[in-house]
Amino acid sequence: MYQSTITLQINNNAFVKDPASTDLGKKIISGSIDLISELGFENFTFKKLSQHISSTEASVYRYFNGKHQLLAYLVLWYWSWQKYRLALRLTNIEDPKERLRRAIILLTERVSEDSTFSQINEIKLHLILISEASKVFLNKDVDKDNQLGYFTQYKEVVNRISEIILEINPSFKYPHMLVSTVIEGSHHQRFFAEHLPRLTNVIEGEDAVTSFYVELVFNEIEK
Amino acid sequence: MYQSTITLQINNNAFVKDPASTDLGKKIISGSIDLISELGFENFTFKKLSQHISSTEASVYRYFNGKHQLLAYLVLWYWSWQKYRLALRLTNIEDPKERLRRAIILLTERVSEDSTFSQINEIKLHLILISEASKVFLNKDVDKDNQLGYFTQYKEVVNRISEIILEINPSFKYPHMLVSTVIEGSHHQRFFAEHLPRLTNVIEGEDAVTSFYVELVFNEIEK
DNA sequence: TTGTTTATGATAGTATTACTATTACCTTTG
DNA sequence: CAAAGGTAATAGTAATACTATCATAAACAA
Repeated sequence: MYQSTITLQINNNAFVKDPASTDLGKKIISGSIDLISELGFENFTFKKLSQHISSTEASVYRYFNGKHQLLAYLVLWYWSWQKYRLALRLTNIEDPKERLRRAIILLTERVSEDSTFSQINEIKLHLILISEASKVFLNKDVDKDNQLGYFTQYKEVVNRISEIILEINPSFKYPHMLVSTVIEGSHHQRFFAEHLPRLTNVIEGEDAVTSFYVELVFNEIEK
Repeated sequence: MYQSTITLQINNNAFVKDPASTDLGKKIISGSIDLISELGFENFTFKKLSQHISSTEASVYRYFNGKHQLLAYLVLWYWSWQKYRLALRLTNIEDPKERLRRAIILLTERVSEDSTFSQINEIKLHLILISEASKVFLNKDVDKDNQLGYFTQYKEVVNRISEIILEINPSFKYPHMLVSTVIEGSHHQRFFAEHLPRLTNVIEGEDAVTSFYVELVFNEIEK
């Protein structure tokens, strides 16, 4: 089953036919997470995917218009899932500073197993976010895709955290900028730590990425 | 002519045959800057480029193994140019804080015409940097490309600015992380301002991107 | 001057990718 | 049991990303 208890609702423009509604659809999602994280988005094709899940190219095209739309779906799912996790982690936390600290940690930390949505491998999905997510918007169709709602979940996450920032410092001028800088930045830094360490600072026995961004955010808004 | 006064030396692994050495090579560079900024990297092909410059696909392949290598060359050229501009802007400035401020402005501001290298349209090249540069490293060949030296110029820029930061605050733990966050972040913010404004803060009559990052850097290292 | 290298162009061809269309089977549901 | 919907199998197209071969013209060297 795609999920055991909770369903995350994804914008219906991000698919042709809802992959959560059938067995084949679920196999397409889990299979694409495997293959994209293994091969990278450029080397990933619907032909390889259909072979991987013992189906056919034509069948995959019934769910998604192409691999770009599939990636957009995965990213949308990821942000919808993060929104859900964010709500969980902040329940009953009153102090806005503590709420903000927890939010930044959630956004920047490494993802570990989450068994709530059994068909999705969240660890692999997080790797896809790090290396591939920016390709969803960094192209000439971005305005069209934006109108289709591909980025709504991401914007909502940014918005919610911006609101916490404004609670702490109502006169801070750049809350959205700060939050999207932290999100995109932490993805890049994790990638750099793995492949281009001279562009980051890897510190033994410390999650430098998370500590750096927590510190950065508080220095910026509390100055 | 490719340049009127100064030549920027580019790593010879980033091409098959040096495009700066022939007329056709120079047309390939200026033509690809036009076409990539116009079409986006995904829709750019060597066939379209060869038609644009009235040459043939096969001839373009004599200079670059493929469009990925061409993009890597352009990005390398850009960072080599920024290194040169950085050196110019910091000459005779003694105060490390002022050096840092000028460096951050250089990295984050919009690029305007520079007539030094007449064959290169730096404004279009900067647009390519914003939307396409991360695609050079965000793929499965990154380790191979790193060994070929595709990122040396970028690393050097990051390194030079990190050194200024350490002059100001020798105990700061994350100089490289801060600098690469600022560079990648400012590119993203300019893209967001244009296409996804809810992810950033656009402020009337202010270059919000530059002011945000200058403030961010000083708050972080002087806290 | 002749010969030789080098650069480019012209042409052709291959494998892969990104799709589209058609048909037919096999379930589920009514 | 029949209709409807979902899926598989097959085939085909256009574009992409190359590679190879040959001709020609300019450059340069003997």
